[in-house]
Amino acid sequence: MQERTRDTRRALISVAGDLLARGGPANVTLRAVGAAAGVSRTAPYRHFRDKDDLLSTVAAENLAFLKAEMQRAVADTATAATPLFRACLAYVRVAWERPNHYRLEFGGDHVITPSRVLVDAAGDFNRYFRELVVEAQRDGTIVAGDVREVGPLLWVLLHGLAMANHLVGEQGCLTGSGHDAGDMPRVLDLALRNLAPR
Amino acid sequence: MQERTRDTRRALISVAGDLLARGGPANVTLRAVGAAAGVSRTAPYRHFRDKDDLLSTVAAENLAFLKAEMQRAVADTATAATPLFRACLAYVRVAWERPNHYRLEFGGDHVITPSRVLVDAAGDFNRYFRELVVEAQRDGTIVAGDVREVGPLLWVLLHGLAMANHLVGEQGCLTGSGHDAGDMPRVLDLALRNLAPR
DNA sequence: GCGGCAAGTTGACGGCGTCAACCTATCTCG
DNA sequence: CGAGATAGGTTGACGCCGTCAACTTGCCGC
Repeated sequence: MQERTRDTRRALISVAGDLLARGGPANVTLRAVGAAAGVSRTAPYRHFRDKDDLLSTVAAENLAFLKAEMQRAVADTATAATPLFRACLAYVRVAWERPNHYRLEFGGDHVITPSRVLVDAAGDFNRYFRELVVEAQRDGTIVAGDVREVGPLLWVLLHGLAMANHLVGEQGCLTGSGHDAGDMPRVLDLALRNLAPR
Repeated sequence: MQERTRDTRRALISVAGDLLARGGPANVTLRAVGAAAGVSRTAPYRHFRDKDDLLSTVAAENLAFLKAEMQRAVADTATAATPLFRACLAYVRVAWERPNHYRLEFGGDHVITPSRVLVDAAGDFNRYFRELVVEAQRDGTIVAGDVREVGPLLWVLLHGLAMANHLVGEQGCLTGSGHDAGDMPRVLDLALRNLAPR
């Protein structure tokens, strides 16, 4: 029975993620989630406090995925780029590949009251990110200085780059600049070079 | 009569902006807007195509306000800071003072299909921003190079900084770094110094 | 074998955006 | 000056949505 419970819970999370990725936040309704998971519309309430709680869980899982992708990129020593660059590239790539998921976690709109799982996942991610910065500073890849300043600076840059994709062609300040996914590594490279020690 | 029409239209925009600022996107319902403006719930449909159209107009007006504040900061020569720094400070300050408005324009969530007024306002803002960057490059305040790369780089930085405020204390990578509104100018200064020519 | 409990169901409620129909005051023009 | 067009505003209704309450079902330990 617990087997089946786990199945339904996992299905709900998975389906919610799919609906989010496919049709944006407006596409994620508890009724649709339930239907796609093969249960009724109120079944999610047996596994999550409310809709926000379900979305919090989706966000937490994607945050863990983001961290894993960055770790994978760091471990992949096939390219000549620095570990920091590879991790940052993975960050922005994941954000661009799943924009709706990224916005769920970092746009700050949909989840008003983040659940405990999301807070934990965010804390874990933040710790990893800080380690990454400290190590890059030790390498000399990036400017020295208080990680409490350089860290946010780098993240702010990544975040802006991650969100920029959504605005291209709409109302963003990148409009008309001709940037697309292919240009992203170049802009990121320019950004990181400007963070290099001098 | 046309006088009265203008009044209602302006009231609707103003009320929608207030509700957005006060209680976030969830607080903006056509029913509440109508009630607060002293008309019925469907009155907005006489002035706007739908809810998105109304919000687009609010966003367009705030975009114009943002540009005006930046221009005002540039014109204010009381401080020793560079014009670019002053403009950027104004950008982030406005974003932090009215986070819900900023997110309406640059979060990319609420307005799915931006109306013509918003597209126009965004184009105007983008042009102004580009001029600002070009001038700063001419000054030597900021690195030379294609404005199509440096411009997005700077904006991406500002945007990240602008959005960062919303995440402090929640799930942002700034969590625990102790930054608040008082630290913002220092982080911005650090960022701009890293964009200085070398 | 039986009570309890977790999981799932249907029914209902209030709030939302939106469409349709109707009302009314003002302006236009013969 | 009177009739019709028209812009602005209203109520009624519909189909969504999230959520609560009450009910059913099937499995577990005792």
